[in-house]
Formats: sequence, structure tokens, C-alpha cells
Amino acid sequence: MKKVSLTPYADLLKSSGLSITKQRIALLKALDACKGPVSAAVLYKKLQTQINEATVYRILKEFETRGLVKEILSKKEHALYERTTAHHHHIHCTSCGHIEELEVCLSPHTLSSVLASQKKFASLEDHTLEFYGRCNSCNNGR
Amino acid sequence: MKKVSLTPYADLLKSSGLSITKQRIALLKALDACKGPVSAAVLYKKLQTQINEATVYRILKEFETRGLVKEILSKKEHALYERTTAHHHHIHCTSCGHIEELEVCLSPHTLSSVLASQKKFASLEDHTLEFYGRCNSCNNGR
DNA sequence: CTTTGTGCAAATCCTTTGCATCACC
DNA sequence: GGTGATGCAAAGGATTTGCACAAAG
Repeated sequence: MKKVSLTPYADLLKSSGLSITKQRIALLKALDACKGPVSAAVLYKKLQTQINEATVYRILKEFETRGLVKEILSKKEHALYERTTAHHHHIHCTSCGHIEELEVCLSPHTLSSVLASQKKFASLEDHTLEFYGRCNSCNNGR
Repeated sequence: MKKVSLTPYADLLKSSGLSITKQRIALLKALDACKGPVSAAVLYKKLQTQINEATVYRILKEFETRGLVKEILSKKEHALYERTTAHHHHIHCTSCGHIEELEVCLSPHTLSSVLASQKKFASLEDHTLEFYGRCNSCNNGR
């Protein structure tokens, strides 16, 4: 009989090969509570009473190498982090900073033409694709 | 009769609405001398004797807002800069850091499906697209 | 009990800023 | 000569590090 887990975050940590600490669980919870990608600074602000700032950075880095979070580079801000889910991209509002998640990704055709277009790389590991524009509320109102 | 310019960099600055200084010309020259995108730190190292570090940052920012250079965000490094040319993207080696320029870009079809896939943005201003992989020399040799 | 993670404080790195001086126009 | 650009030094912010203590397995 399969044991039912009362602590999905703990399980996630364990299955990622990380030991279970309240700081790591709090950070995962905080990430899930965010609508979109957030900076280390924002996370630290939310968790000030629970985690030291240096630890926030240490855990985020650890999480990234284990694949629990993904780092997003943004033109405006420093690195942003989000829980790893299905591969996807974002559109950023250049006015208010709002970030919307996108379903769209690159076609296999595009990926193979990337490889075909040059000689120095024979395969791809990953890509980043971020869009920028003004969101509708920034275009209308103020 | 059209006047032949002995100083293309000066002309470029002038036509971009910037005043002509030896620091700015030196920075443009240094950017052109680089094979690919470079960081502010690398530029400063090359130009130490000619430009103050703070000025390197000031000029790069100015150039970016005037469209003379483009900023590229990289997973590994801080912002990289390159002279603005035709729109293009890059592939980065995750091992040695080598950056190769790509011809490939997104199809109009992809761009319109991005807009169609969500409701908060009605148009796009720009996008970033960077690929990552291991280059052939890193895969073979050591 | 041993190993690993965390808190704390300091260090480091990158980037920006204020102000006096210098160069461009 | 007036205005904007630069040098210099200091400030600022983000991230990392060393070390002692605390917690996890």
C-alpha cells in the first residue's frame, strides 16, 4: 500500500536529493504562492523572519541546479525565479513590469534550422525566449 | 558634391544625436574589434588607459538608448553588448562560453500565435531568443 | 554522531552617483 | 564661453564567502 504523503514539499526535496529543512520548504511554498517569476529580493522580503538572505541565494542556486526552479533573465530586473513546470516562455510589459506566461514555444522546424544555420554546435540543450511589449492596461489608462 | 567622411564613428555619433568625444569613439572601435558580444568589464579592461570605468557604463547605457548597441542577457555572465546590426540571435556554449551569431529568427506565424495565445498584450515590441548547447570543440576534446 | 545547512557579518563584485574639472561645439 | 561629458572617489545594491553553531539523517 502506497504511503500517502502529508508533506508534498518534503517529498519533492527528498526526491531531488536535497535534505529537508524548514527554510527550503518555506521557499518552495513562497514560490508557489507567487503569481509569476520573482526576484531573490522579493522572496527574501516575504521570508525575512524565516530565512536569512544569504540562505535564500544559496537555496535558489541549489534549486536551480537540481531543476526545481528556473531562472528567467529580464531586461529590467535582475534574475527572476519560478517553480519549474512545463517548458514555457513569457511576455513582459515594458511599462509596468507585468509578466504573463505563454503557451507558445519554438517549432521543431525552427530548432533544426538553428542547428543547420551554423557549424559549431551539433545539438541544443536549452533556449530562452522572452517577449516584450506594453500590456493593454498600460496602453489604455495612464 | 558629397563630402567623404574620414571619421565614420564621428558621423555615427553625430547622426545619433550624440556629441563626439574620444571616449565614445574608442568604445565604438573596441566594440567593432570584438568578435561577439562583450561585457562592460571586458571593454573596460581593453580601454583602461583611455576611459574611466564609470564612463564605460555611462556610454554603454547612452548607446543602448540611442540604439547603437544591443544588450544581450546571458545565463552565465552579466549583460553583454554588441554593435547593433540586423536583428539576430545567438547560441551560447554552456561549457566554454563561446557565442555564435545566428541567422534564424522567429516566423511571423510564431509571433502572431504569441499574441493570439493571451489577452493582455495586443502587440509586441521586441523579443530575446538565445540558445544554449555545447559547442563541438567542447564535445570532442577535453 | 557525523554531515550538511544556516545565520551572521564581512567581503566582493558590479553599477551608479555627486561633484569638480575638462572638452566639445 | 556655455553646456554637456568625463574622471575620481565614494556610495549603493546584489550576491558570495568564511566560520561557528544548529539541525538533519
